[in-house]
Amino acid sequence: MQYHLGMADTQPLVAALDQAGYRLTETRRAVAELIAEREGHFTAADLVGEARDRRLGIGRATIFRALDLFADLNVLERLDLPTGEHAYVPCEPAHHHHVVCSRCGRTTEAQDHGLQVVVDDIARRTGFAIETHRLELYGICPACRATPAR
Amino acid sequence: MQYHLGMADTQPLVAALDQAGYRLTETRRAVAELIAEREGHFTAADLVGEARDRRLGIGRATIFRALDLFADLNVLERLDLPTGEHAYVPCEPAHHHHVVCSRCGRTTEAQDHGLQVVVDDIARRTGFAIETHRLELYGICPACRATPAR
DNA sequence: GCCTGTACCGAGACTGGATCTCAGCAAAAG
DNA sequence: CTTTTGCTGAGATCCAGTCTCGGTACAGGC
Ligand SMILES: [Zn+2]
Ligand SMILES: [Zn+2]
Ligand SMILES: [Zn+2]
Ligand SMILES: [Zn+2]
Repeated sequence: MQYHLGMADTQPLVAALDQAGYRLTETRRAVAELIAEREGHFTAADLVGEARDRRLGIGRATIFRALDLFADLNVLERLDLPTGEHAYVPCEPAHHHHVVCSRCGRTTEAQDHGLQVVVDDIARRTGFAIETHRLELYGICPACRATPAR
Repeated sequence: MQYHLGMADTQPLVAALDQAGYRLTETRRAVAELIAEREGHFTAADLVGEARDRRLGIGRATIFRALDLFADLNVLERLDLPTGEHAYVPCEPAHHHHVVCSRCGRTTEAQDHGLQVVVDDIARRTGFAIETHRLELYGICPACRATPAR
């Protein structure tokens, strides 16, 4: 089967599969392509629709399976948007947080320098033994700030 | 219609309705009761089940409508648990964050003293104009830490 | 290059959360 | 009390995500 796709950078995604010992199938490469082509965050439905439009013949369940897999490998992260939507963003495997543009949906990764102090402070005040945390930031990206609002 | 419910503190919930000019119906008072009785976070399905068990005759959609309403009024917050579940927690209207016990589900509110510095730092590094943020902390609460793990 | 075991795949049924519709009802105002 | 209209219950509907299962093709061994 041939998918005739473009040349967006699927390398990190495909490499993660390979490294973890998963099979590098045509279908997974195609999903990696669809992901790599995206600007900003996207939903599972977005990919399903895109695959259908291009007549790629990729099954619904397969796309969900691939998304789960990439998320498990930490090269894709699932965001819970304030709207309730579940969106995905490709990203680095290391711990980090996302800054999401509320106008165009593009995201950037951010290190949390200094956050540990805040977390420790909250742990002390509440008595909880904090195990993990999630920080999500919403705002307007540089590109959107430059345009005079849609 | 009479609901024969207990005496948990529904005051903040009901007051918020009143203050915002919504009707104080028996049904909404009943949902407020169900919410106020809860320990820790709960799902919409929890309330629907509870209402059905008690033969309160409250419709499914009505519970969802009430939850949305309370959330809009900022006296209830919707959490996106790491498991993907959508849970709710009653809370103060002011800006704050939640510390969630990953064993029993109880939550505590936390102020984010010092977080602003981190947010400003990220804004400077990324060039985003940050508008809002969400911080969720997961760990083990004092009560659960005291018990030798179930 | 060919064989083989098994991970993977597509189609479509299925589940369960959440929303919509609409006729009837009841809260609040006068 | 009467009127207005926001609110409600029942059930249809929608849709994201999962499951099943027969068939496929990847990767490793020869
Ligand atoms: Zn933008
Ligand atoms: Zn962090
Ligand atoms: Zn606990
Ligand atoms: Zn904050």
